[in-house]
Amino acid sequence: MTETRWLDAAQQRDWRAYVEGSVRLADVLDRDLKAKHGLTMAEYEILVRLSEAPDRRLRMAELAEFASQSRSRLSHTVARLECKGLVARGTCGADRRGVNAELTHQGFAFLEQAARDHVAAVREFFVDVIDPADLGAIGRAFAAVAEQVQKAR
Amino acid sequence: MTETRWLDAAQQRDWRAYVEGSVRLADVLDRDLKAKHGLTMAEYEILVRLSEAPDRRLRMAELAEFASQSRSRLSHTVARLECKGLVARGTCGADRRGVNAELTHQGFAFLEQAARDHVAAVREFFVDVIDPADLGAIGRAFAAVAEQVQKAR
DNA sequence: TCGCATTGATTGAAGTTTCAACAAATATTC
DNA sequence: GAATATTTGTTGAAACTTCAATCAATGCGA
Repeated sequence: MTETRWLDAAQQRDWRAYVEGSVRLADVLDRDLKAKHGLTMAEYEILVRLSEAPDRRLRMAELAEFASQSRSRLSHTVARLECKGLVARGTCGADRRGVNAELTHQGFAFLEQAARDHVAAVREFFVDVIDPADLGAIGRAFAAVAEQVQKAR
Repeated sequence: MTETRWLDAAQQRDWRAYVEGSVRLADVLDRDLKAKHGLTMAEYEILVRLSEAPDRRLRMAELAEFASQSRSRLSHTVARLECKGLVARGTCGADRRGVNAELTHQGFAFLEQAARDHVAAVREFFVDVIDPADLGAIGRAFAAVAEQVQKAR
């Protein structure tokens, strides 16, 4: 058992600011999206990933990976999005275990509206209140974090 | 209705890196804490805030504010922590509507153990993979974000 | 090819969070 | 000071996520 390396004052301050800020940001963005379009961030993320995929279609496992969600969670959530008519599921030609999720026409139209409001909120509470150099630092840092998490799995 | 100001390429890259990285970070920290101590980050946060309060005690409303949680959520969560014997609730002397949540002796001892593992994980996946200057930028940026969210409520 | 492990996705139950409604105590207004 | 409004905290139900179990299809080794 090795000695605990506690955070120094500056590290602690920055870490705490991040924890609080990120929770409140997620909260306000979620609330905004839910109030205006009845979507959570997780659902929105799914629609975005699908919209960017070839043919606006992805296998469930890939979609789960892109959207940083468990497969189980994705199954439930896609079921809900399917009920709303925003996504459709179909079997995958090659591998008959696979299931494709596809953004419907209606889903795409819906997303176009939601994206406008969402980007405005992202600007209001994130991009526009952060110094551009600091934003670059955030991008760098969280890319490194994601890689490290990936590596450890 | 004003024209949508989309993000430019760099902003979009940084924002996306943040979204993905922060979700994965929260995920791995949650998993670690749950596996080793049976706590979620939200529960851990509550214990930390209590541990730092005078007499290790706070009113529910203050605790909710510090821990960035809704009062309802806090009620439920504190009920669970109370069952585990980590927190105790008592009435507030001055204002008889108020309820004090207090960290028990056992809760404090428990937190001391959990904090060691948690800080190690925070280092492994966050602090130690980020350039110190970038960490400072993150602290600055998210303090601004938190303030902006606060302002808009 | 047969058996067995692995992969892909779903399911239902248990646990957690959100939402709206509520009750009790305190503040405010007239 | 009685009536009304606000604040504090809890509650139960609905919505969502997690967890473990399951099923079907595929891959693999003998």
